[in-house]
Amino acid sequence: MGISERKGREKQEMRDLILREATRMFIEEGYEKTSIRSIADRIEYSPATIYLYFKDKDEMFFVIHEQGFEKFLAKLEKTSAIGHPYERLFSMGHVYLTFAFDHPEYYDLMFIIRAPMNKIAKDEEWHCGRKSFDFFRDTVRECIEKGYMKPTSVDVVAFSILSFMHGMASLAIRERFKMYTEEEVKQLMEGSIKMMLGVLENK
Amino acid sequence: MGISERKGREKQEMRDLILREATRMFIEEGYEKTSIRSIADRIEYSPATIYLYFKDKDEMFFVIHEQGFEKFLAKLEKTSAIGHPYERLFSMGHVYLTFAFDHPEYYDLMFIIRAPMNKIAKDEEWHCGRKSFDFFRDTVRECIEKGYMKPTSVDVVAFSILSFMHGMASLAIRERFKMYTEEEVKQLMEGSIKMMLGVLENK
DNA sequence: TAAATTTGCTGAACAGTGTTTATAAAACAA
DNA sequence: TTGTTTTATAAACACTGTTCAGCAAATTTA
Repeated sequence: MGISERKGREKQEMRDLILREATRMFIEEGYEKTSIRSIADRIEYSPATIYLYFKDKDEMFFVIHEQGFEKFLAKLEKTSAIGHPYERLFSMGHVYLTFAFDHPEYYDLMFIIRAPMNKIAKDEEWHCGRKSFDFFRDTVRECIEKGYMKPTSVDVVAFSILSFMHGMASLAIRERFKMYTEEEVKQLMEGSIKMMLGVLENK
Repeated sequence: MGISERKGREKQEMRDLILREATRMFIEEGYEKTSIRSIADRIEYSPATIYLYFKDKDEMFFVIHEQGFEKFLAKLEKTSAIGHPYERLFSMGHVYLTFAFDHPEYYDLMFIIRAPMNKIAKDEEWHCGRKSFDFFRDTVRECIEKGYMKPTSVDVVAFSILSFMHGMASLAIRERFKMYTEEEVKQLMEGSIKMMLGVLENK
């Protein structure tokens, strides 16, 4: 009988509807500011209905968190067209910061917000996050192996660059660069990336 | 008449009492998790009373924010005993990370939490924050001037190091290093600092 | 087809949040 | 003592995430 199949399909469609509207609101207004009630209003259902499709707000967080890394990975993988690993690394830095400033609320969700990260640790959710990091790490390895960087620990370099990039992005997003003007921050970021990749390069 | 003076004193004492208890709770439980009602409970006054001494929760945020930088600046300034600027810089990095991991909730308040930063931009509050940054920036300048670093823009180097340090601290505090174990993160942080200050050094 | 059961949904409630306001009481001034 | 100012609070407002009893429609069973 096809009824249970149609029911399953309808269930999936409803979940998608909730998720689509929730994601839109999360991106526009941020995770904290988006309430279950406001999502319910938008899809014209009662708040309680949402709890028939998601255990709680955390579950929605994890789905959107992963979707963010999906989008990010897609952008990041475009740099694989660049043959020269050091140029690719530079391009990846550009992709990273562009993503952060084009979708600050997504970035917030993915890298800043406090959330129970146990699931992610267990590898249950975060496939694209891990893939993104591995892709980045592989480029770092290639840079070292081909002699574009001094022979250093791959993980130390990857860890350092990620920290550096996230530091700039998150301090900017959370407005902790108030000792500089916006224009200065922009130029300092460009200068910093050039300097960092400059000193790491094996010339 | 000394009555108005005593009243002023009592007002200040009450403000201090609220602030003392609030700070303790903020440090222990975090800013978001500490409610006005729970502070009121602890000092055995009604929640409304707190609003006679503070405009809103934001005002308490700013005071505690500045107090955090006061504590931080005090620790940072101890490194002024170190004559060699590059060694001092290294020591400042150590002070920074120690502060972040010893007082993660304070660090959260000072560097991560989303808050209206307009006051800080206007220099009304954030004296110790600015002083901390200037102190750090001066050491970077000294390193460059005395030839311990390659002749680079002081601000680019200061901006880069701050971003790098904050990146490590905040990713660790918000548990975004789940691709590594805790022990690995510890060693990677040490290795990263050594590598970073190594490549920046003018040898 | 009629009755029984399952499914999908919601209004109302619970326990919590920051904040405001009317009111009462205490302290001070005349 | 009366009038004024200061101080404190209970109660309410408008929110938040979440749960649950109950209703109505869809589906299955008799």
